[in-house]
Amino acid sequence: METLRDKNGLTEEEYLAAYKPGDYEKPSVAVDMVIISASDTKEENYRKLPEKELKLLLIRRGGHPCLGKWALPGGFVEPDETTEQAARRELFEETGLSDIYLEQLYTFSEPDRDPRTWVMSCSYIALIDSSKVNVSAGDDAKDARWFTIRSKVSEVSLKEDDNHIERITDHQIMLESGDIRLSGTVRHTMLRNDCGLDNKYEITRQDGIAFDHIRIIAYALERLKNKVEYTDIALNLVPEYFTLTELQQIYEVILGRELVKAHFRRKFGSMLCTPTELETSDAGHRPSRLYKRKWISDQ
Amino acid sequence: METLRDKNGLTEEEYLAAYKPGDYEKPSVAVDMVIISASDTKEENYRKLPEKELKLLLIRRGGHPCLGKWALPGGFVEPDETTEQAARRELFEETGLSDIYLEQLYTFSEPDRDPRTWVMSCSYIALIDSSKVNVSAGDDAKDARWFTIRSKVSEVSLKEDDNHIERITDHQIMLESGDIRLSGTVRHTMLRNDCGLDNKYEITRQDGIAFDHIRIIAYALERLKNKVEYTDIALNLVPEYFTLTELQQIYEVILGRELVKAHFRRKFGSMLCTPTELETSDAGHRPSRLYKRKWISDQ
DNA sequence: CAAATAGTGTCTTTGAGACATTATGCG
DNA sequence: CGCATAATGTCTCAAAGACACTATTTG
Repeated sequence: METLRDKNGLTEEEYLAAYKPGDYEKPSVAVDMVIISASDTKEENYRKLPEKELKLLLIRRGGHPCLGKWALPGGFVEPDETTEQAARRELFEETGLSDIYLEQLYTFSEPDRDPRTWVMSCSYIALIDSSKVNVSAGDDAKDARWFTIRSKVSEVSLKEDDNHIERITDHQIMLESGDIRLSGTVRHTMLRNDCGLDNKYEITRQDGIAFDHIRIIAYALERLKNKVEYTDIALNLVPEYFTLTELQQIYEVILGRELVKAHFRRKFGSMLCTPTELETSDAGHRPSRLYKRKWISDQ
Repeated sequence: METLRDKNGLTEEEYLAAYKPGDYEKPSVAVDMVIISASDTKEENYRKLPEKELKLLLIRRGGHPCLGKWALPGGFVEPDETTEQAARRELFEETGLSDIYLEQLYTFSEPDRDPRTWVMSCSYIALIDSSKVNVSAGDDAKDARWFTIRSKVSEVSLKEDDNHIERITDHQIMLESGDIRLSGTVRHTMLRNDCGLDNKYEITRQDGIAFDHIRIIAYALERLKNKVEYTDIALNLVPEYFTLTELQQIYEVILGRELVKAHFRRKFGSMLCTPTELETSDAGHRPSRLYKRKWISDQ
């Protein structure tokens, strides 16, 4: 086999040895992480069960830009690592956690998304179960805190005929931690016709959140909502032992609607969970069986 | 409202005016596109229907590195555009097509994926229907050609117990255009346990394909296979008028298995298609009704 | 008529959803 | 006992899958 030579008569080895990177402009690439957990609400009535709510970890910015606003944990990717390795590194630095569920979400690249310079964000979604929340940061020391997520998706308009759809939805997100309240609205415009598909996510309002992070959060919640229906992703949000009611509550808070109990137990109880010999106690009502996660192999 | 000042006493405006980007290393960011289409096989028996096959557009590299190998169409992102705009721009330059289905696939960032320097690839999947294939490039002039995709997914091993799964699958891909044959194998290792999920895509063999593009192709085919089950994505691969049998064949070639005719027609015929008054003719058998696409609004 | 595909009818099985009923611990 | 939740039984309806049957064109 002869070595190929290019139009300058160079072999690949020679070409690479002589290679000088051009001086065209390059972006910085950061990873930003939407770290989500599920925990119990406080319930005053000792007999009533607590509900589940989703939590999001944010960090208060100590410098410009967006000084004082709250941002997704993240950092810049270094030359010897993949974006996923960068995400795991940052995650460990921020929370001390290493083995957790991590999934690439989307690469955001609007040229003006960072006021300083050209910065792309390769975003990740991370799920951790409530037993790990205490272990992780969330203290004031680093100005990192867990915010309760409340979100509402409302349809603004829907025009459709046989070969054309335009749907506009508003994703309203409210974040709360103690007396801190952040919020934002992301307008999703979907345009679908014979010439393709166009999805646009615009920030129409935001209060207290840094950069375009409210859009990344909205995108992550959307992804979670979709995947919870056809994967075992929700299992990442429950601790080692859990009741089927807890798992159902997590499904309900992610989906934003109630599910039928009998059906949920028949379906997910056998598909995703293994019963143990353990039960809850001191609950003020009939004890409930504890289950363990059973991962499924498809998808 | 008072303006915030950072620890150096600067307002955000002052900070940004004085901002100098650091001189740390930055990656180049390219977009690479997996452009897929579906077309008919040649059928010698005039009475028999042709089958459908998937096609992929590749470009022969005219310079180092990977001189002479075949690569996904793509290019570098410029400072004033998003990755999606870059993808649409490249797509138009390569194929002359502008309004087509485009979806961000994944950002690949292995530091050594390009032998020259640090290059991340934000990859996109593009779907075009067969009526647009002729319009687009594919001529020898630019050394761009459509390759027939043949792929096989085989399970290498599967170990599972209640809280641990390790599944290894090989994705074997063969690409063919005239007398050019390219191929490659991507090994997918999925590791799932209580400590998270780890997916690895390793190239174990490749012949004639540039960079790590065979991995991007494998990833795109996987995505297409998943999405065809729960979205209307397959409609992007049929022309304006089509028969239900054609649509079914596209589903079958993407999924790699046969579907039940009666059920397919009942389900997708009403959900995704609108019947027209037109029929095929000169087919050597009973004519078949032609349908038009009917886009659905969810997901 | 034969070949080949188009298109539908029907039966069975499975699963979703609705609703009711029984079970159990705690104060 | 009453409250509150746990857990299951049953009925209905809809969808998935299997299979057979009828319809229609061309040579």
